[in-house]
Amino acid sequence: MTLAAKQTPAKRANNRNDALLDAAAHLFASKGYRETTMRDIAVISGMLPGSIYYHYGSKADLLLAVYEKGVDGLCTRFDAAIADAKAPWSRLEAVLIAHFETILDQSDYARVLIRVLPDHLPEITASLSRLRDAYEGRIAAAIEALPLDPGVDSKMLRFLLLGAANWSQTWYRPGADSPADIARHFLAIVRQPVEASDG
Amino acid sequence: MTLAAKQTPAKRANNRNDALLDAAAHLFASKGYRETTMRDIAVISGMLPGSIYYHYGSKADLLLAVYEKGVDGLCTRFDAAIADAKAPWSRLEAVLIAHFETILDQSDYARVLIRVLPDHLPEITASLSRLRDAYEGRIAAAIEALPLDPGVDSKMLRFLLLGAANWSQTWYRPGADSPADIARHFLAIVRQPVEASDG
DNA sequence: ATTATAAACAAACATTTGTTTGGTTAAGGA
DNA sequence: TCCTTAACCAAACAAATGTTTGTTTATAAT
Repeated sequence: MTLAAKQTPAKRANNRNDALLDAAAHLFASKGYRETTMRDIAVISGMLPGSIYYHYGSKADLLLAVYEKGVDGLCTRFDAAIADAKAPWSRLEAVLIAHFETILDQSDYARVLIRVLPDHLPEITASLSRLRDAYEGRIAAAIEALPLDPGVDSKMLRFLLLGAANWSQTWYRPGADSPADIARHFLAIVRQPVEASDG
Repeated sequence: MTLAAKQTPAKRANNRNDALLDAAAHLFASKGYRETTMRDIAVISGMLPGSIYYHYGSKADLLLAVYEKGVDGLCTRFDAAIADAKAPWSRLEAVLIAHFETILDQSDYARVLIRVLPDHLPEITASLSRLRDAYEGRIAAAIEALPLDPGVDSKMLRFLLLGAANWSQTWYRPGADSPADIARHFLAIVRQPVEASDG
């Protein structure tokens, strides 16, 4: 008897798992977790509500999958940004631009990371937090590498920039300033004194 | 016949309306609107679920009442801060400190303003937005009164500071830095250059 | 062609939810 | 003391929601 080669599960062509995840990400991002129903997701992905449970064990599991894909996407973009820019400040600028662009315009998956927070789902808070750490750690590292004035706490600088970034999802509307413009403007405010040099 | 003097509705002593509002504010602030049930609110305020509808016509009406009280409280604090401080920068500092203290430690009502946003409830978005404008306008005015460097957009500065402030509700935990300390630190980062003056 | 099974359907179930309805109690004015 | 009614109780209702169960279809491998 030959050692049976591990058969790949033989994914079928009409598999709608991707459409399913996309629909979930889109709805979670634009309406929130609690106000999105399994029926909503089913309709958009051309499926019946019960069919979702063939792919995911529960609604929370579905969110976890979205979260994971969102973190993966952000990490990939961050790593590219870090690889391109070497100097600390330009590195932070690149990371910040990537963050703004991703959560404001590009990825429903990333938008979910900002809209639905770990402590909103007590049952899976730990799992969600662990996932977030992956990309938040990259931002923290980029900030801690900066040559800062001794009077500035790097943790506070991180809270300031990241908080403003995440909150931008509540006021940003496409058109006018681009996400990259916003990122650069925020960074400029932090680097230079904002006060007029003369009275 | 004497002109009947307008009778005050004769509020009774055992009226639990205040406890009701407090309970709703507390739950909305700590769990969110959607994950708070009328039964939760009823239990905390020592009432049966149906009894709430004697005081408020719907769950959304209850949120509106909480919102209104939250805005009132913030506006009062802001006006006091503005009255005490005359110079533009110290005025902003006072307003910012008041904001941080209120949404981080003091008022469940104010915390609701940050946690549940107008566009989370499509039916009453307009009412909620109109209420928020009252206190957000005061912050905007404090920032626009600043003598700023021409390269700095006051709107962006507002988004930066206010976004970081609102988002602080997601990471702040009592102890360590006080809300006032955080406010001052954020403001310092914005006013002075954060970069080390020497290599 | 046959067969195994991935991937879905069809239909219901058990809760949870906001809300309504009619009755009850007790405080305050006359 | 009587009567009004503010303020609540008790119990249910209808709709929405996450989920389960048994069945069917169609595709890939044999």
